[in-house]
Amino acid sequence: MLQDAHAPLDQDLPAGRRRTRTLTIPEQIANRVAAAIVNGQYRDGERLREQELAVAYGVSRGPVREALRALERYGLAILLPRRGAYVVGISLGVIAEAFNARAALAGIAARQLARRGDAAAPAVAEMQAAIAHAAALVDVALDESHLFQAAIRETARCVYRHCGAGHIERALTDQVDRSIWGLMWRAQPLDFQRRDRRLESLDFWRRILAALEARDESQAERLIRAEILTTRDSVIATLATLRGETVDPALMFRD
Amino acid sequence: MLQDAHAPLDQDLPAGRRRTRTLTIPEQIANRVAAAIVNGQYRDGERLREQELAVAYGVSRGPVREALRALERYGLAILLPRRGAYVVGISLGVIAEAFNARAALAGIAARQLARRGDAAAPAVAEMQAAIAHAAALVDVALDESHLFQAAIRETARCVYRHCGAGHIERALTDQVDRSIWGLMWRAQPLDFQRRDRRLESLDFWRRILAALEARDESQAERLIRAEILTTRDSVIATLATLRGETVDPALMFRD
DNA sequence: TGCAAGTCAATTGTCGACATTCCACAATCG
DNA sequence: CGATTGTGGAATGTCGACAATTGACTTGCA
Repeated sequence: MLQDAHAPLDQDLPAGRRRTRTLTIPEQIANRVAAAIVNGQYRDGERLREQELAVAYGVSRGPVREALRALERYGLAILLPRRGAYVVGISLGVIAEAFNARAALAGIAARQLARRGDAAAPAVAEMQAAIAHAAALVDVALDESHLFQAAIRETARCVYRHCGAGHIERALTDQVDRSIWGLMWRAQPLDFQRRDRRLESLDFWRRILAALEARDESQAERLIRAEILTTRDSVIATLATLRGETVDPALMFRD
Repeated sequence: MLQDAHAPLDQDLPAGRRRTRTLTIPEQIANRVAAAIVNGQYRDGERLREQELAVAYGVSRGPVREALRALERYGLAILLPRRGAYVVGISLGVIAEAFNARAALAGIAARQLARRGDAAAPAVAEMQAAIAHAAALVDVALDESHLFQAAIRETARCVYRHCGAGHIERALTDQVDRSIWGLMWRAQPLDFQRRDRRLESLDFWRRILAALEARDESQAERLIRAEILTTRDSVIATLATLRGETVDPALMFRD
């Protein structure tokens, strides 16, 4: 990855245009490099040089070091003392499996939530707010589509939070940054740069919400699975093109 | 933890007395602070100030930052951006459970290894070497007992490596530094500072080796469980005194 | 007297320079 | 001719200083 053109980091923008400053500089760098790895812009085993990244992102080597440590946590790089950082390539199959696993767990969570009856009320209220937030972000600029993603992610978390099964909630949300879910969420931003995909996802979630309000367990499970598997297909298709790689068709089931 | 006296780090010693330089400075600092947390020298929620640790260990804040990130990986601290690092207290119960879980898994591994017959030959050979190494280290200085521990740890790993069950081996050795096993190994050095405990452990492993050579499955399982549970009792007893804390007796079973 | 805004000290974040270590290449020796 | 050791360059490790932010304290006002 010798791409020399990078968008400026938040703090380099004029104060007026500055985005929500919740991410530290190392986190922003880690996210960008992680996205580049998932997108296949780095090859497996490729070396990540501190100075190179530092000049590319316009910071000193300190924040870059922290970012590399974060990438190691995510499982996207390995750091050898005195020998540098190296990219750990993630196959499309692993990413597809992450989506598949989440589809299964989220389906169970949605079913349980629909079954909970009155206890689902707070979940519905929170989801309405989160969906409204996402709807307001459908037409954001191309480089701010991650804000829409965050809103969708929050919508999904409402389901997990209130499904009544602590172990499922934990499996789906705990340490999201250091698990396979991180892979999934990191693969998605590219997908949400397409407006049609943002609309499609939003529509799915509105129908999921309706199914939960109607306490239709089967429909809630079916829809949330469909949303995740649709996203999987779109993400994998995009990545397959980018990376010139194919994925085992058996992983791309839709039932 | 306001302890002002610290033993010098490796690189501060004259070249002749320098220990095996396999650990980086941040790792050494992380290990010391981790031990201090497990030993109860830090209270839960206590703040870890970078500058304070830096002067205590005679380095600059850079390596300390890396050490704090490592402690976060181990689950012994949390780092809040711009707000510092805080100790995550680990109860004696959690530590005891780590020993209990390992006793169960290691017991299965030993049984399977004994059952493997000829395939166990390389394991026996490696264990003999590791035990000989440990035996040579029984009389090391107080502050080098971690070398003995490393030898014992390697002896145990021989069993896991050759037990023939990949999932057990992975559970017992994978990412040891970032899992509950890390807690266990970190709690132990204090225990191996006692010569009688070093001798006791060595004796256990010699008998375990003999049982494996004799292909006595039950004896192998019984002995490895006994070794780990004996260590558990000794470690917990030491920590309970140090920390003035008690532990649920139900966790201290011996069957 | 209670609350709010402003101020200040303390601590983390960032930077550039220097020190140390590793690796590749090359020259030498067996 | 192959293996080994010495050397040079490049990258990581470490350091001290400066900048930015936080949280607590103080001060002013209602």
